Amino acid sequence: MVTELPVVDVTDACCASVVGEAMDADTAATLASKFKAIGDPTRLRLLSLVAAHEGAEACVCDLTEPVALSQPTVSHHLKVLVEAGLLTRSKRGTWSYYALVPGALDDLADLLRTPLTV
Amino acid sequence: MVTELPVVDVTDACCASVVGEAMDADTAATLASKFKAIGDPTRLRLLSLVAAHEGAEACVCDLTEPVALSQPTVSHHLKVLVEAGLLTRSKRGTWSYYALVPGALDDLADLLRTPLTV
DNA sequence: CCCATTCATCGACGGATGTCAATGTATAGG
DNA sequence: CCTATACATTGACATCCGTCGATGAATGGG
Repeated sequence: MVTELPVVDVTDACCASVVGEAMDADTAATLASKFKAIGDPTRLRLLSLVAAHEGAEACVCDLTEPVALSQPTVSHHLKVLVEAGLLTRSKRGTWSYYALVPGALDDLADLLRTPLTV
Repeated sequence: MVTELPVVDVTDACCASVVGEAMDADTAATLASKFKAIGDPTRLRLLSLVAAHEGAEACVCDLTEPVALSQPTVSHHLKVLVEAGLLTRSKRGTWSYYALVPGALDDLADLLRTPLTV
């Protein structure tokens, strides 16, 4: 039931990789929580929509209609992505603007890379 | 309800990317199912264990003890990974040997990459 | 043959998850 | 002020998911 983000940051495990040394349980849990965040079709589309949106940021009202889901549901998914460290939220006026965390997806991608030189 | 692997293959969407053009629902569903497969700590460890194992393959009996789970549970997770296209299963004698699908993780990694040149 | 080993499948259980309607909160405009 | 807009939170619900014990299927050794 631990949905909280574990204390261990992915970047803490400096040389961690899925395909390198056998992964310990803590690293696996931290990593899995991030992959789980993008393991949902709606959240994947939200990431994509935010990235493709003008200014590389979008508010909830920009996203509700494209994904055809209720506003609370979209807010929920965005919260999950923020807690996973993939999106930032900045409130300006009545609007909440969401944007990609620079490098966050790239860091995840690096962990999936198979080391060519063993 | 639809847990079956969709007909659309990730590679079919030749230039698909999370951060490129806005993703359509089908592509998102296909992609998400793969990320969901690695969005579990146990499956992440299994991938890692298989990759790190001698000969880059491992049987169920090699994996049960490291992850400290029952044999049916391990078999279940391995099945999920096979259906996600991340592992192969080859039965030799009484044993089932699991190995990484070459390039599968790299393909996933590529989809997460932020295009530096917009 | 009989039995041990390896693994997959089934059925069941509890907890997690995605979704919505209803409600609460804050900001902006008249 | 009063109201409208944008968003978060809550509570509820159905479904999904991870886990296990029990069982079944296949292989190989005495």
